[in-house]
Amino acid sequence: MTWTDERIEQLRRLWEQGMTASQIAEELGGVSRNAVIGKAHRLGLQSRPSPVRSAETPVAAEAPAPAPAEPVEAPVAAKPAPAPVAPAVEEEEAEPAVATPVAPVTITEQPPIVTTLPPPPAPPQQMVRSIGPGGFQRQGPGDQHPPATPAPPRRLVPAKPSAEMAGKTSLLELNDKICKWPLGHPGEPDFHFCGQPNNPGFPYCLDHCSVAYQAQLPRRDRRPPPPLPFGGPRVR
DNA sequence: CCCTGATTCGC
DNA sequence: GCGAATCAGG
Repeated sequence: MTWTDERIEQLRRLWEQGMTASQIAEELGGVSRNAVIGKAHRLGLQSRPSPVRSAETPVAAEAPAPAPAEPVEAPVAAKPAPAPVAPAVEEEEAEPAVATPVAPVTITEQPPIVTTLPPPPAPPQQMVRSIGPGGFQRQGPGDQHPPATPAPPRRLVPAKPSAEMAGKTSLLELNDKICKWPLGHPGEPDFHFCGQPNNPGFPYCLDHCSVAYQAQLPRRDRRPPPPLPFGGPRVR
């Protein structure tokens, strides 16, 4: 398999989108994960957090070695430098990495009584999102469709019966026999759950199971529309 | 074990 | 230039 312009372009996009090398390799087909990584490096694509590299980050922390080829900085006689480690540590993250996780709002951090909602954690970067083989967008962390884990409610609302909740299935009424598909959004007044009899063995009713679960076809059969964003391969 | 990305090195 | 083999952390 050769690296055509199209494939290189695709590799660039997917890599910068934050897809893993394995995912990209599968997406491109005909190449291994190693091939993808090797190519990405040769292309000079920016590295992403790797488990390996974190071992040694030479950040001017170690100084005991007297560099022979260094003319400057010789004085300071008989005095072990007292921890030159202080600065230069916070640096590291200055570069907006592609896949910085956005801190989720947890209900554990509510020291005093909060009347006003804390400022929403504005997502600092573009949403990390990947594109599946069929060209669909995979579920992103911030997406609002039901399959994503609903954001925890900012505040707890008393489970008192209200006109709005009449006939609705509340969180406290959930059990193993009814559909837990959420309707509406947590924290909103009429947020409730489907409540229909569930599909045995599943947390949802038949209808919502059909939404939540989709048949996984073999990859080869899943690729009917090969995207040709630039008019296809060059013909000359 | 699985996963990840980085690096090396023969081709 | 390419990518399998290897390394090393999670």
